[in-house]
Amino acid sequence: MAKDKSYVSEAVMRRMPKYYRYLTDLEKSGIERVSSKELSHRMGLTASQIRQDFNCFGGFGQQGYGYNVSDLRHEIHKILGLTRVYNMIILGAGNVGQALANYTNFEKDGFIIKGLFDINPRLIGMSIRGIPVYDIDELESFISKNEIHIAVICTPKEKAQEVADRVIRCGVKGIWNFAAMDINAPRDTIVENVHLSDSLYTLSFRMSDD
Amino acid sequence: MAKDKSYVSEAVMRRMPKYYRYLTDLEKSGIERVSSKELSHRMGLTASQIRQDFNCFGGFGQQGYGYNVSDLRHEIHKILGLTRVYNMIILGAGNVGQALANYTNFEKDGFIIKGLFDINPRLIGMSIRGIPVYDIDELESFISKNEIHIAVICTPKEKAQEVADRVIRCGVKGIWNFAAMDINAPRDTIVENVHLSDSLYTLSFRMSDD
DNA sequence: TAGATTGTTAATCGATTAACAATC
DNA sequence: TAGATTGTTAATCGATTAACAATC
Repeated sequence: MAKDKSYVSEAVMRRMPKYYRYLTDLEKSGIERVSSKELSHRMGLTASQIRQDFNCFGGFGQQGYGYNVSDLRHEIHKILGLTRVYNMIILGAGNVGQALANYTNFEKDGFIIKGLFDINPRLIGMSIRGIPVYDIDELESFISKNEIHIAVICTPKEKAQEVADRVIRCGVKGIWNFAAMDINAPRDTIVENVHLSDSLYTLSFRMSDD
Repeated sequence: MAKDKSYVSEAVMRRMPKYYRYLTDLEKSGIERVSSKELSHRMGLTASQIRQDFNCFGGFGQQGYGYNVSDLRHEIHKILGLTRVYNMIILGAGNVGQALANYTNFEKDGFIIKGLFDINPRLIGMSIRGIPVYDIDELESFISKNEIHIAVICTPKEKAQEVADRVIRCGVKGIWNFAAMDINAPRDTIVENVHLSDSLYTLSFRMSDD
């Protein structure tokens, strides 16, 4: 019943994790079924939009009943690609890199941090939550020995493109970028940005909005 | 010449920080003028969109010339509300809270972290980059003594709404939310979300896209 | 002046909302 | 069966792109 994901719009795609969050909460609170109307109230969307969104991927509901929470959650789990495991490395073991390494929640979803890399001799050899910090010189050999799917860029922005180029050359196809710049990458490499300063500027913009 | 910000769409608003980033880079590299066409190539937008975006706020360019980089950057600086200072507190002094406190770049833009708050006795009394960690019990009295504009929520998601309610009651009008849930707040309180897991799920989605 | 590029209007495209037949 | 709610088509709305007169 599930359709192809190829032509899902950016807007729909960005709502999927939110659906997943709400359905996880509903399931946890023991709720078995939910209608698009009920979900629309909780999430602040329209029921129409919710049905349109789900029907990009297949008909997960049942007329007169609604959606089975657990089934729907499971479908979205699959849609998000969370049935597999992703091996990650963190480039830059500063504040942000260390915070991400310490954050254990990603592991529950199958995102495994295999190592951190830095240029700073004081950090190299350390370990964070049991995850070693390697010399950035070992980057290429490490990737060739371990199957790394995602590189998390936590370097200063001056070094971000350089390290991105290096991991792309090694065949890494996913980049989670925390540096305050846009990364250039070939079409088959997915770059997802977390621009914290952009987010803070947006907050500032809206607070000073007249 | 500058227009009202009231009816700026979400889409335009989200592009403003990106313009600010690119203009800052251009100014740093000593480039004086830029046309919408040149900027469109660099940023991967259309020239038309760029001109439309800027004209939401006023006519900052000059026919036949383009835009003066430094002037335009300064205009966007104002538009983003970065001419003032924001006092912030961080709620939750765990990984994320500490990482944000250690990150000095926000201060350059006038976002000053006045304190962290936690429930954990081991953290209370510590200081991070000179910024004290207070007992969460002191939250209300601290806010009443200091003019706090923004609360950064870095608590576990179970506590997020509770601490949000407390700071809102004290008159805080801006919330930067790092917890993996949506915060309920009155209309005059601005909530800006950084949902890291949503971002990671989106990356996963696009990597497994068929 | 001639060339370049804006600001702005009109046309297009895509996303959201509304409506309703299908059906559980 | 009657009531509820989906899946889907049609209508609307808003955002992006194209075009061009204005003008530096």
